[in-house]
Amino acid sequence: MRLTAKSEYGLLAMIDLACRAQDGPVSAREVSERQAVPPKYLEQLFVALRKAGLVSAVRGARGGFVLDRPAAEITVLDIVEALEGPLKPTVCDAERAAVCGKGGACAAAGVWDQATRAVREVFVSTTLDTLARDQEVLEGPA
Amino acid sequence: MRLTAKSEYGLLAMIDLACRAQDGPVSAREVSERQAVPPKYLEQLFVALRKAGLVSAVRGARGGFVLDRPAAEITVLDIVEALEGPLKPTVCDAERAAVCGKGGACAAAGVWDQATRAVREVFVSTTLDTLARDQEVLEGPA
DNA sequence: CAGAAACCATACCGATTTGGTAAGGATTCG
DNA sequence: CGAATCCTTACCAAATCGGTATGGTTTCTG
Repeated sequence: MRLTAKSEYGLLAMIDLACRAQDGPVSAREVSERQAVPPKYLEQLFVALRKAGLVSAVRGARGGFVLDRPAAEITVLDIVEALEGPLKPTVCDAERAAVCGKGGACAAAGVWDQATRAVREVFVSTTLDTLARDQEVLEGPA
Repeated sequence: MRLTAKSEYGLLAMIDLACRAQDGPVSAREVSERQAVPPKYLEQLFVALRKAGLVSAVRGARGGFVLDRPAAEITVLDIVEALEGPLKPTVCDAERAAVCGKGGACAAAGVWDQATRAVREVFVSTTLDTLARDQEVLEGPA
């Protein structure tokens, strides 16, 4: 369970796309400038998001990316797992359990598991449309 | 918010100490062997736990470590923060907020904050005495 | 059709963190 | 005394992170 800049940048990008869902494809360069994310790095993240089925790419001039599902059906967990892999405890994993000699009888493992579940619950219950609306409110009536 | 082997080893060590609270000081070597943690690495962790005021060290032969407070008054958060530093979001931090140009008006930041709070809640509400009892039950009546 | 705009793929790279190990010093019990 | 134990510092290999570089492929537009 680790959260890095990938998740941060990826979530910012997805919110950006959700806020402009009606404007047709949004290019990586545009997102990069608005969200202050290095452009080539962002491209890599979009590749991962596309492979996870969260966005569709439109190639060629005037191309860009579009959400592949309604924003209400995309959760933060979808985005985080697309970029960082499955959300699971980074400690007391299978390899560790093999050497600690307790055969699964480990009180510590339960704590890590609970913590992971708690994060997962937050991520699953937060959808992109909520965040997009929040962001629009935060930016104010301009 | 990152969890590494330090937290895992440290929690195992603290549970070990709690289970043997009545046996006087427990040496790092004993803990190392029981919990399958590299001995010299464990020594470093005990130093951090001591500096955080969680354990007391008894030097010299027959020395070792003892919990500095009742197990019921030591939370998992105490242990994790002693070893890994303050538990806070690793993304969208102050440095980032300075460049993203939103002046704090960022919907993404709220998600990371919620996730961190959720983990903190689990860690704060889990005390060492509970884990020690859990562990003794798991190990069975032998 | 030419070229620009955009996505796609792969490789590389410096800095930092992680998970230790090594070597020796200081303290206390027996 | 000498052994056990904690204490301190330094060092190190491997992995990860965040990002750059280079070039290719596709497609719109003039």
